[in-house]
Amino acid sequence: MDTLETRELRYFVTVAEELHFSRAAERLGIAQPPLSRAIQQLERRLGVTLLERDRRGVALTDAGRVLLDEARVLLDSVAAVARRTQRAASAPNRLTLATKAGANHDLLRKLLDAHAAEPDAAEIEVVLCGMGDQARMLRDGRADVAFMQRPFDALVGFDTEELLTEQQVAILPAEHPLAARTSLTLADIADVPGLPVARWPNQDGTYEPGPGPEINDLSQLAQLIALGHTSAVLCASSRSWLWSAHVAVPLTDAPHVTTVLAWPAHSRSQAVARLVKTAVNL
Amino acid sequence: MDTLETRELRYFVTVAEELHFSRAAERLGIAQPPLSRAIQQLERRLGVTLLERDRRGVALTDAGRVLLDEARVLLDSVAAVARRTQRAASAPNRLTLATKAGANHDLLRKLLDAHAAEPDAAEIEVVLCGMGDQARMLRDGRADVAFMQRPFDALVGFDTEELLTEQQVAILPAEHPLAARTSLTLADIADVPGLPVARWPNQDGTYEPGPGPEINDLSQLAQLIALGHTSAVLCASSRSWLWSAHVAVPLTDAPHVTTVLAWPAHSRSQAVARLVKTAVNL
DNA sequence: GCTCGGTGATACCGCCCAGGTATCACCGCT
DNA sequence: AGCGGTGATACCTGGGCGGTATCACCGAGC
Repeated sequence: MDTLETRELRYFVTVAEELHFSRAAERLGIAQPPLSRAIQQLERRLGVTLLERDRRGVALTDAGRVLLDEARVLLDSVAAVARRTQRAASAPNRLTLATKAGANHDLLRKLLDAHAAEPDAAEIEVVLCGMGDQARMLRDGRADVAFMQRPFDALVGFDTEELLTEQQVAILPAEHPLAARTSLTLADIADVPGLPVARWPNQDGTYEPGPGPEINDLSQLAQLIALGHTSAVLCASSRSWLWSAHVAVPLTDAPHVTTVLAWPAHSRSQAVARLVKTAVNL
Repeated sequence: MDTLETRELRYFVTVAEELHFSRAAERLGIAQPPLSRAIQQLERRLGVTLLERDRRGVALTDAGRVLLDEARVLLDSVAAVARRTQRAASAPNRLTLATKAGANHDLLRKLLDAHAAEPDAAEIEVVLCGMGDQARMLRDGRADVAFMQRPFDALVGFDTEELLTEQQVAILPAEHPLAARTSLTLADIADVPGLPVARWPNQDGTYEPGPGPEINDLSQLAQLIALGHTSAVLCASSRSWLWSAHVAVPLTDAPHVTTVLAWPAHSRSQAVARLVKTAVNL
């Protein structure tokens, strides 16, 4: 058995996602017959049935589900390899750091200052991204390192270095009665009439059902809190961007949040290693 | 830029390893001109110079070094994906667990017993491997889970669950004077005349220079210790395979060793998840 | 029941590109 | 100058990828 080609994997992933050869072929920009043949060849090569075709549709076998999961991250990795190689050539001494917009501003500032002070430090480009996008950016090579937060972000597959552990705080409208308290518990802010907790999207962009407003980024959140429409639970360093209409109250029973510096496993980049070293010594 | 094909990456890795087109072509079983062309095409596609060809040889550029590192693990991943898919099809409910021969025998026994007691538990095949082979076996898909040890094994790129933290002990010949002590320090056993500490191979199979014998596995080590020729530092659970000619003495200042259950990051295997759950509840 | 629409599989064809052979250009050594 | 050895180039061939046309099959309809 010689090795799989990425073209075959791309074809398979598309078919497995659509569960429909013709639609998959259209998405891939090829005709349906070559696609059927490519999948057959892939199955023959692996010696494994990946798709169960019966009347009325296509279904994944167990092995097919395994391959779908694995092939997706593999294709991400292929794209990542290409991008990292290109970046290594075009900007030999530059790193891209991804972080959630608004999070850990002070820490980031300290890290950048400390790193800039190092001799022949890499130039660092900061990319602000939405919730949970850092993992994707690391995986597909658009970023070299990222700020991520335990236990919120999935750190699996990355190498990490802990930077800072902090309490969480409730961000409340300044005029709300609860804002006068010096500390709160999660129970205190759950189900407060007229102040539902805001809901963040899941990985796939959907929202859990609930009373609170659906939000995408911190600016939306900030405004909704300032308007007195919602509250939120965030890590203590969020204080650095609070409005005067906001109040942050410590939560005694919320899990602590650890901010980590994360980078792709197996990275051998000198520049990443130097940045991590700087971060450790902060 | 469309995506890289694994064929191109295999070609590039071979050339980068040989730094010689003709030899690389021979290893790949193709002729030299198509190989030159393939590499040129890869460079054109990436828009990056990967190899510096001048008279008397080929050298990697910085970008080429990046691609070599990345492509190697990527090709491993491709092979892993194929193998895991095949295993998912041929043995739907079987897991392969890799562990260092001789290490953590009792813990393994407990895990296997507990797991066998679960309803519809996966069948578990235990593969014993040499030092540090577990990482490779997880990466290339020959194993689904592995016992690994911090801080010795590189856990980067894997998801892990801590199982057991234990002290390290010095394993000494029973007749040696130091064997009578109730505890030792690392300094005590370093540079003992006539009893040099055994040397394990590095990842690449080479050995650090030093006075002690070069060893590959625990049976070699056991015999050499029993003969009074060497000593070793191992985790406390190694006591389960000691000979009567061995004595284990606790080391007060050696770092503790944590045995973890490790599996490939992003694994979504139900069977792995169930085994991990069992392990956590041990 | 018949057609009709829609599925994936098959048959067949054309063309591109991977791979092979022969050769070149260039160099360091005798 | 000649030789051996490098990678690059030129050119040809063939297999495989992708295209069109069509089939086999099935469910849903007046």
